[in-house]
Amino acid sequence: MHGVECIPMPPAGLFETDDSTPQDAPTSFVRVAVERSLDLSDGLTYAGPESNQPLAVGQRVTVPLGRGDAAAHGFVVAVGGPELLDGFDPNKVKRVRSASSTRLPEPLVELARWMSTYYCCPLGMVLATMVPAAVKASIGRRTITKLEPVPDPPADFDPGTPTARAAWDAIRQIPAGDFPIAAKDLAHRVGATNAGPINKLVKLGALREVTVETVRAPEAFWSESGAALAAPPELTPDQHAAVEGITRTLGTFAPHLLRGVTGSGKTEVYLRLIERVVELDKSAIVLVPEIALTPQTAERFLARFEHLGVAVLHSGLTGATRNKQWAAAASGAAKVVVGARSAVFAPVPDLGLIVVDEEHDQSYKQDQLPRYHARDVAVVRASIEHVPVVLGSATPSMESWHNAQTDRYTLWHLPARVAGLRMPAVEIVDMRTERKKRREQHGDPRTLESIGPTLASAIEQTLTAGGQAILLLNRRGFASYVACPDSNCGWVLGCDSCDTRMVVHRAQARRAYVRCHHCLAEQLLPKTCPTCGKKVIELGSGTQRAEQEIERRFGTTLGLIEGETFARVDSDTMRRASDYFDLLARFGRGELKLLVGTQMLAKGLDYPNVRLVGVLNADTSIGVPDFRACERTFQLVTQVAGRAGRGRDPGRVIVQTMSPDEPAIRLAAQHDFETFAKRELATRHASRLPPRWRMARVIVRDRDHDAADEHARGIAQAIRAAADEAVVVQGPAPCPIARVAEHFRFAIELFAPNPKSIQRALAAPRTAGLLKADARTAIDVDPVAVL
DNA sequence: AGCACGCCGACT
DNA sequence: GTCGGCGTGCTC
Repeated sequence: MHGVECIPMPPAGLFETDDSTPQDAPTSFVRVAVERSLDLSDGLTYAGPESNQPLAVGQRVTVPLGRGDAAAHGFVVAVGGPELLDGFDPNKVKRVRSASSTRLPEPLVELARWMSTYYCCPLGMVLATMVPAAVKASIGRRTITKLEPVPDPPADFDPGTPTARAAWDAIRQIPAGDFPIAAKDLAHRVGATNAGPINKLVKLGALREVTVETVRAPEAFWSESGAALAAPPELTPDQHAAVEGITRTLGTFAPHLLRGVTGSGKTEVYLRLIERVVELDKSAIVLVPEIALTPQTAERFLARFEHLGVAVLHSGLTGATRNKQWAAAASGAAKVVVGARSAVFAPVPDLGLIVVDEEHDQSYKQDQLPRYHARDVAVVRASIEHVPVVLGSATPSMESWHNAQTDRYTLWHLPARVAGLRMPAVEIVDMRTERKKRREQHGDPRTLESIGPTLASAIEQTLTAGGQAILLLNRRGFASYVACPDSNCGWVLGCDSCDTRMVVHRAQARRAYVRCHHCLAEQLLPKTCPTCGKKVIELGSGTQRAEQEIERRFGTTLGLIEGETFARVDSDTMRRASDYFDLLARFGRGELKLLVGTQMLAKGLDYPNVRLVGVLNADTSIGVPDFRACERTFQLVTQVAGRAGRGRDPGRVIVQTMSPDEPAIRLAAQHDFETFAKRELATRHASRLPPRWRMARVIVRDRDHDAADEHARGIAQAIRAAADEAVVVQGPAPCPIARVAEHFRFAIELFAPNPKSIQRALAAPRTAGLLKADARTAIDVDPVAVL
């Protein structure tokens, strides 16, 4: 299936003015933000192009740059007259070389300005990331020639021959909006047997040629499935209240937080709101975490809105398809855009609503320049475009919850699952007593087993009864680290290039090896301790060991064979988006009875036959030295628990932990978000941490330890000099992981009760050239992780 | 970020 | 004598 989107271009030659005088001093000027790390707030001034073609704000242009006048790409950020020179020597001004057909709508240029200031990133780089690489490279773009009648043809025009006259009469009946039309299609449409009469009309000047840009690409692969158009379900009173309340704010900037327990029908609320938006002939953008952008999610939107055009943007798209989807969004052909983080920049011409699903998800934060948070960018875009923005989650981020509690956001609550679904019962299982039990049963200490007796028998019961199960273990590999068994020795295998422990991996076809999860260095697993010669032990279990254990313990009794009836799901097995989609399809068909994997499994999966969810070790994320560790643990347990009980069976959730009294785990088991949030916010507030306090970090890295330290000290000094008394500047101090890939890392942390103070403290050194994001310096405003 | 200019080692 | 290392500084 090949689709074609058309972007009509001005016909060549029609708008050329006869009295163009390129010799004269230029009168029209533009400011161009070049796609370089040039940190000028408002770009460079250029004169308009030779062709005198008018340029618009947001247009992508090619300009000469530097001594050699090398071609550089950039975006027009302002148009005007000589006042844009702003004292710059007019003799040094160069001309814009050419303009491309890609253009960002003006609100996105304004959004880029905000991002450039807020996230400390050069404006040109922000604009460059708003346009996908495939669009910039014009992958799949073709220029084709179509025809349209000339304007105001003489009333007495006579084509001469009868066939041409008949064709002309037929053409005059075609509505103007249908043009331009390709010659072949036009001949067919007027009932001509060949292109002869059409060619004659072109020769006589009654029809003229028009250049049209198209993007040819295969359809996104899942839109061919012909999603069944199920009748929309009836809304619960809570859903109804949210839809009506949010609808009332259409046309104005209004941030909403939609908190709905897993299975409460948040997506149906989004769908109803989008219906209202497209009724007003406006477009909607829906952001979802990349990993949740499965065919299951996409199909819900396609089924409801296919007739209106849905553009789906995800990492599995080829360049040409991405280009096509972008063009569909830009032309207004797609009224609904569904995509991951960068879809917040979808260039829809008439935005009506933005939805951010699973707004708490960390993947909304980009970990490269520009280090933006798509949820926060969505809120700012909504304010620029005067539209409501809906942030949805079962476990809102502390940031959004705080905003709702302080009335910055309107809170909507869906406290119950939709009709027929009950919340699953969550049992916390103390792994210390589980291991004791197992020891008593077997007489030997099988302390390394990840599945305790309670969970094991639940797996047996569930699968025997025909149900499916999901097991979560948020750690990749086979074992977390390799150590000497002698506690007096204490040796642990570390990475040569980083301050990290090597993780054991065991692939079927390979010898066991260790890998650093930070620099990806690998080596074979050593057999003995290099200091005392004892045989090493492998500690801490990852998904590979769990996979092995499942096959060993349930392979014969339950017929669980990896790859056949159960599968491991982590970033090692799911290399491409299609791997994940294929796997979910097999799980949906029931071929796979059980999935074991990392947090990939926690998001959005909705399979009614999942009657058991097991969390193998809820402690993995709690010991991390990050102030958000508890929040993440709560979210992970709640989210994965929500995969159970989506059918008639209420489902069972078993959470194994070594710390059963940990509030994050206990409250997640009780589905008690509010108590958790209240406690967590109080703790954060007392420690002057986000969300009540705002935060930014500057990370300096260098191969040389002292050079990194020195550079960081200089930056810290400049920041301290610029900071007002509300700002607390800490450091530089070595990062929790002080060395990664042979680079030493130092962090400067800024805290302030308001974002303005942080902005000022960063802006002054930035303007003075003392602080800029480069290969050795990263500026992270509102960081989501502090390792 | 590029890219050019600029001032010090191993080659024709 | 020259080719070339990447250190610093500029880009309308």
